[in-house]
Amino acid sequence: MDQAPAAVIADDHGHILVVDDDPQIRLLVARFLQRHGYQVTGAPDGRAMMEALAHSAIDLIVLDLMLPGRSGVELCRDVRATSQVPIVMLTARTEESDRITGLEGGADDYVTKPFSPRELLARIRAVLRRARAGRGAAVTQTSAIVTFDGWRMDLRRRELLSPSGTLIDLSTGEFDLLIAFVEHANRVLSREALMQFAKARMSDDPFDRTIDVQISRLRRKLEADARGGQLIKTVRGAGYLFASQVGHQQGQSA
Amino acid sequence: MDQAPAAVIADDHGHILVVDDDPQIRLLVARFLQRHGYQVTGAPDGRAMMEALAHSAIDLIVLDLMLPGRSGVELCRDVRATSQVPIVMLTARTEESDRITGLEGGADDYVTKPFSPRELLARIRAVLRRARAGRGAAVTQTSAIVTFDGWRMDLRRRELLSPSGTLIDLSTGEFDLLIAFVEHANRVLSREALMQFAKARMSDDPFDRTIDVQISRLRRKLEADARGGQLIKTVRGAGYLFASQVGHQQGQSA
DNA sequence: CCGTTTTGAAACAATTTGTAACGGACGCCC
DNA sequence: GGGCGTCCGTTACAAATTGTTTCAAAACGG
Repeated sequence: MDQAPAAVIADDHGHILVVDDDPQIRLLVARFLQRHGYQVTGAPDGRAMMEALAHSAIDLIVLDLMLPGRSGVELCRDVRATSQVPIVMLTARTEESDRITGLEGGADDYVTKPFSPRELLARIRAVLRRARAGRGAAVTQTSAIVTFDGWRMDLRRRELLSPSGTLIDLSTGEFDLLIAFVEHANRVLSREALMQFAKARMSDDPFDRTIDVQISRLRRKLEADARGGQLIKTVRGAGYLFASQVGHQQGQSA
Repeated sequence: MDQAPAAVIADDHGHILVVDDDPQIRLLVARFLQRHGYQVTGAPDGRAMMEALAHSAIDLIVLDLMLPGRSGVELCRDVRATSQVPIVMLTARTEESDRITGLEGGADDYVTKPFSPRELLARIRAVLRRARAGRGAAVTQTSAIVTFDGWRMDLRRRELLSPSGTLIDLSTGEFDLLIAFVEHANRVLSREALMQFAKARMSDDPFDRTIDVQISRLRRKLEADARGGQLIKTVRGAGYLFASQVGHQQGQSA
């Protein structure tokens, strides 16, 4: 478990991936969960985590907020961009903003270190129960093609086609912002939420206008279609709203 | 809100039922959630909660652990026995056993009192997001449509179409005011009630004229249709009345 | 390393919202 | 019926918020 991601087989309540750079935590959690019937794989960092995800069917990730390299929040977002696998975040911090950041970044729950294995188990069970209850009709993988009002987004190629079929050139930030919008269409999203979902630079400044500038740029590019500039609506004092019927399709890439 | 369960209407991120015997908590939470687009109903105890559940489509319950009569945990189990409506538990206790009891009783999450409205909102959003993801994509894309005298309002997209099909450009405040009117059609609404329903800036000044100005502006925009300017009637000394037959649809957006 | 693109901040512009003032409508009282 | 006080509709202007453009620094790619 200190080297390659290691799978320890148990009877099958599910397969949990524990991502924590502290080997003692990994061992403690693995031992406890195995005793309760879970298969457990450990990973010390994001690279090992992605490797385990690529090779195993993981039912839930226990992910530490503080990791070497890419942080837990960033990893959470990475995973969430392509998968609905449940994520329970471990955090030593008790500040509210950290907890909210984790939740808005896509985590399903969090547990504060130091934690008892019993509480972690209860949360894992609750999260898995919900995930399994909802898995009947839902696909667990995010679709590769997103459509809205005649537009077409290829998430894997990061391409946007206008209703007339024109390829629209979006920068990284603009594309991420548009992803954030289509994934939360027809909901008012605060500036803070958009910063989180679009993986933009975070700012504590209540007067920060970065998102506004980015939205202005994105609106300008969506004007390639006659009504494209009106897809993003302003809700004064609250945030922005992507007003469109969004459809998801599996792309042709395998 | 201290008597019967009272409904305060907002645009449609969902309908939240807040169950807490403390009226200040109920008011605080209701105000905050309304500002973020939720419809909120309050209930002081289990009986009122069950009544609200019987009469309204509730999307999520915020449920206090300590209640007069049946406890929050018991109520949680009662609800969970017949419904999958998401439940966020409020608890003043920090002992682990209480948190675990709540989660195992069927709650989807908990928040420790004293709590910040921001954290509660983040948890509500996360829980609703999961509940909706598990219900299939169709529900999250459904628009809430309101019709009156040939006009058509899409609450999700915040769009208004005149009887002739023209898209009428309303500001945030104007749209919220119109929502307040259609949700309370054919009833006299005081200025104070309108300020509250429309999420406008609250004023204690008995001579405040802000609502009057906003209504003047909204009337002007409704004049796009020949009889639109007469939809809002003045009841001198009492307030205003939206005179129309209002229809509600949970339609698929075209 | 260098040229190009992207991004954030600052400055300016545009829109929305709130306030003050004026005048007409309304209703009460004589 | 008329006078008078109060209430409401509207407009103009001020304040607040959001939209856009420009500039400089950072990031990216060859």
